[in-house]
Formats: sequence, C-alpha cells, structure tokens
Amino acid sequence: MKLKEQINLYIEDALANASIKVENISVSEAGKPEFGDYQFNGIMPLAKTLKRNPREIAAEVVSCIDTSGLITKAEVAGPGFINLWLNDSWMSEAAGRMLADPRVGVEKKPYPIKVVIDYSGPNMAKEMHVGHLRSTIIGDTLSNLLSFLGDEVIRQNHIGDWGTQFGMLIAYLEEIGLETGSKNLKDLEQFYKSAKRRFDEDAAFADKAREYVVKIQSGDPHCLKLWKKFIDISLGHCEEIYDKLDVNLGREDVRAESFYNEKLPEVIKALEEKGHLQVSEGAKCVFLEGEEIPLIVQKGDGGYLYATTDLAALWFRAEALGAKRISYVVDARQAGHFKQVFRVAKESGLVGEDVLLEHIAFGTMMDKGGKPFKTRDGSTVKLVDLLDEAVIRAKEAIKAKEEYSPAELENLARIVGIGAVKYADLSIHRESNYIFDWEKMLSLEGNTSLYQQYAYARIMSIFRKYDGEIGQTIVVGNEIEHRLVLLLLRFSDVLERAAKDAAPHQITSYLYDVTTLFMRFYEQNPILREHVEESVRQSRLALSALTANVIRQGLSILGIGVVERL
RNA sequence: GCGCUCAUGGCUCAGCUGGAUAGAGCAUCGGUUUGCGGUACCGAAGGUCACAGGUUCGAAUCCUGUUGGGCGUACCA
Repeated sequence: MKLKEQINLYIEDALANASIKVENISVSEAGKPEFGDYQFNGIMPLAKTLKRNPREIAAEVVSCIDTSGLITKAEVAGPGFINLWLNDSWMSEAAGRMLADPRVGVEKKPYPIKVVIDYSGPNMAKEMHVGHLRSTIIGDTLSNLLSFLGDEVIRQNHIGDWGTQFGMLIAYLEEIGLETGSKNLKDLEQFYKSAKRRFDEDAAFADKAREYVVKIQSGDPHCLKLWKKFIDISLGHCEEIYDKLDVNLGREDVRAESFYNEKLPEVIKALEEKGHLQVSEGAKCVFLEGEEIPLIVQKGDGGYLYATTDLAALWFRAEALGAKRISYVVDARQAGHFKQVFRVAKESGLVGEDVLLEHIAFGTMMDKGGKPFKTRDGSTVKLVDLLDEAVIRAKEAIKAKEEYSPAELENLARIVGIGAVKYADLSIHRESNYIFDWEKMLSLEGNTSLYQQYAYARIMSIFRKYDGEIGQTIVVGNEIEHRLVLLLLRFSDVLERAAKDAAPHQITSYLYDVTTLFMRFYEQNPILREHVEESVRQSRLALSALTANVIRQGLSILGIGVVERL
C-alpha cells in the first residue's frame, strides 16, 4: 500500500475543488507530532503569483479536504502549512490487511522492467579483499530490493578472468600440478607471489609464461584447459565467500570479461561506422565534447582496454538481455570512467536512449583512524579473514547468554556476525567513506543489526509465551500505537524510495525507527499481563506480529537473517 | 592545473522535491524494575550545520567565491 500516494489523492481533490492549481502535489511526513502525521507545503509558493495571503488560500483548501476517510483532521498552521491527521480506524484496517498479506503490504510494480545489476566483480588472479565487500553487499541488496518490488533483475558478476597475468599463473599451475595447485590456490595472494617469484628468477619460466599468454589468446587447447581450470578453482573460492556472506550470486550470474572478447572488434567497428573514432598518438579514441581526455578503446599495439570491454558489456546487456536499467555497483573512484563510457555508449547508439545507465558509486572503507582499511603490515585485508573474524566475535558476544549446542551457536554466530558486517555497511550512505569498527558493529545499542535481531527475538518470545492463536485485527488505541502503525504503513513507500535512489541506508534507518518505536510501545503497553483486556491483548499481539513481519522482510531484503531466540 | 566529491555537537552518522524549534546512537551525567527477555526504557547536557556573500516569504539543503580533506586525471583493471 502506497500511503503517501493515497494522501496525495485527497489533496489533489481538495485543490481541484478549491480551483487552485499546484504543480507538484506531494505531501511530506510531518516533522513533529504536534504538526500531525503529514503536511502539505505546496501553498506558500502560490501566494506570490496569486497575490493572496497564503493562510487564506490554505484555509480554503482545508475546507475542501474530505475528512471522512483516511484523513480525519486538516489544519492551517504557521505561514500556510496544511497539517494532516490520519484516521485511526482507517489505519487499523490498513494495518490488518498488511498483516494478512505475505508481501507485507508491498505491491508489485504494474509495469516491471528488466534491470541488470553489475556487482562484486572479483579478479580471478587476486584474492577477494574488503574492497569487494561493499560492491557485493550493496549490489546484492539492490537486486533483492528491485526484484521484491517486481522488476526482473539480472545479476551480472563481471569477473576479471583475462589479462597477461594469467599466462604466468597457469604456467605455474602446470608446474606444481593440479592437485597441489588447487590446494595452494586457497591463498591466491600467496599463489600469485610464488608464481611471480618464479617469473622473476627463472628466465625459461618467464618465457613460457609469456608464450602461454599468446597461446590462451589464440585458443591453444592445452593452455585454454589450464586456464579454465584455474578460473574454475579461483571462482570456487569466491563462491565459498558468497556462501559465507549469504549472497545470491551463483555460476549462472557469472559473465566474465573473456565472454566479451570476440565482441570487442565489433565495438570498434560500430564506433568507426558512426564516425566517433579518432586516432590520437597511435591509439583509437573517442573524444567527447567538454571532456579533456578521450576514452581510449584500442591501444597503439592493437590491444583492447577496460573501456572497450565495458562498452561491449553495455551493448550486450541492452541488446541481448534487453535491460532498461543497467546499474554498476562500483567504487566511486571510477566515476569519471563510467561517465565517459556511458556517454560513448549512448552517443554511439550502442545503448538506446530509453535505457537508464547508472553508476551506483560507493566510498572507501576506512579503519578507526580514518585511513583506508589495511592489515597491520599494510597489506589489504582478505575478505575470508574478515568474515571469519566476524563470526568469531559474534560468538563471543552471544555465547554467555543462553545454553546452545555447538551447532546452534555456530549457526547463530554466523547469522549475527555476517549480519553485523552487512548492516554496518548498508546503514551508511553509500557514497561516503565509512569507518569499520568491530565494537560498534556488534553492539546491541544503536543502529545495528543485533539490536533489531534482538527486538525480533523478543517479539518471538512473546508469542512463545502466549502460545495461542493470534488475531488479525489491529485497533489503534493510543498515541504510541498510532505512531507505530503509521510507521509500519510507510514500509512500501520507504522501499520504493530506496529503490529509486539505490540507497539501502534508507531501509536500515527506517527499520531502526520501527524497532525503537516498538521497544517504546512495548515498554508502555503491557500485552501478556493479567489485567489486560483480551481484545486489547489481541490487537497488541497482532501489532507485534506486524512489526516482526516488517523487520523480517526488511532485513531479508538486506540479506540479513533473523532468529527466534538470541 | 583541470575535474569529481566531502565538510553537521567530543566520536560515528541521519536530515527525502528548499519548509516550522537541525535529528539519532556512542561517550558523559541522572532516573526507571514485586523483571510480559534490564543485552531494555526514560531524561539531561552538548551544534554560529567549515567560512563569506547571494537567490527566496523561508537555506544544512540551491548559486558564487574562499579555506581544508579525499579521489580521479589517455594507452592498468
């Protein structure tokens, strides 16, 4: 249910009845409880053109607002605000419908589109590090979100499986044998270093490595086989991480860099035909108006570049996959690159005008001192290590609480630990750099996943204790219930806006509000205590259930689990 | 040099198309319990929204400039 849209309709009617034209009819959430639930601020800008007192106009509109349904009261306030109060029984009914709905009141889009979301993108020659974490988590959340809202989401993992370093790596893999190789590949960093050492120390090996690069590219069966094996093993390790992270990214979503190889000459040809290509200093480039530096698509030696592959991928995604929105979840430092690539794709017609291209940029992960996140010795932190540490720390944080079997504790620690890492990342505005802090992340206080998982478990505990049928009727009976129901009814609006802005933190922030408000409600409104009237008890139980549903569904979109007991 | 981006209480962050007295959490100080999970809840204190102009009925938000930080700047990805 789209609450805001419904309120807008009332305002629209009132304005029509008052014969007043407003361009942008949209109410906003009231800043304070005394200002009601929603407010409409669209009157004041009119005052000047109409040469009338804004309060007078507002009063006229207010008198035309239908207060027999959703809205129960409308008032003029301040210089010409219109404050709106929503009707409790209308809200109660809406909340009841939401409770009965498995989709928690969120309708699917009537006109879904195909959306490609490009995220994670690890390099097969290197270990996945914390830099991949944000792309993976944010991309996965957006995919979950858009697909929940009804779009057809095509996840694309654009893995880096091509380049000169693979000659060296497969030569080394061949040398040490597949068996030892696949074991050693668990630590890619180490594997790479060993291969590099061989390359630097042994001229014969170096020659072979260079030879293998050429052989892979020319399709030599032996080298191709080795290369495929290498990629397979390396990708397997990434999948272990996806598994740990509980991210929906599988083999079927992988469309590697190498996939686009044969399309690269076609990209050049297409650009040439459109007359966009210029040769500058030996390289084939596209010069864009207003841009100082051209986009180079083919090197002087004939080799292709990152930009060429990206253009090929855009082309493929728009043409073959039929995407109408293509989103790249990539580090903010590449903003310039994408700006150029997108422009070239559009101007050359590789991608149609009706396709939305967006760079979902994110900032860098910092340590507590505000420096880029590194290990003590200054190397990049491996993602596996980070995730394992999260689980260990989560175990520490929860094990004192109750008696669990080792298996239960392991599972719980995984949900809590991984959830904390993800939530910490998603709860920050994605474009800003964020500070990685274990203590804060696994704290039960403040805007964390654990606080919400705890609240959820508490609600579950109420139901365990009650142990009976829970009604579906919610009756708003007091101020705090009114506020809680109102907030829950906004769920759909929040998801929609978060999808539009590609901003997961809007969801975390909302869930935090829900949880906080529920805690307050629960503190003030007894549910299971003896003196509580049965109908009130039922309503409060139903309200608790609805709250739990919203928390569970919201966290699920973020890829975070909940538990019955904590 | 040019371009992009950021600057909000001691710390970490919100602040939606400009809207009413700029909101949270942590830390600090104080309070709540015959305990529906106190790992909770309530309250207090704490901000010239980097600075200076401008636009507007109204600016943390838009425009210009200044200062300070981060990043990017043609054959890496």
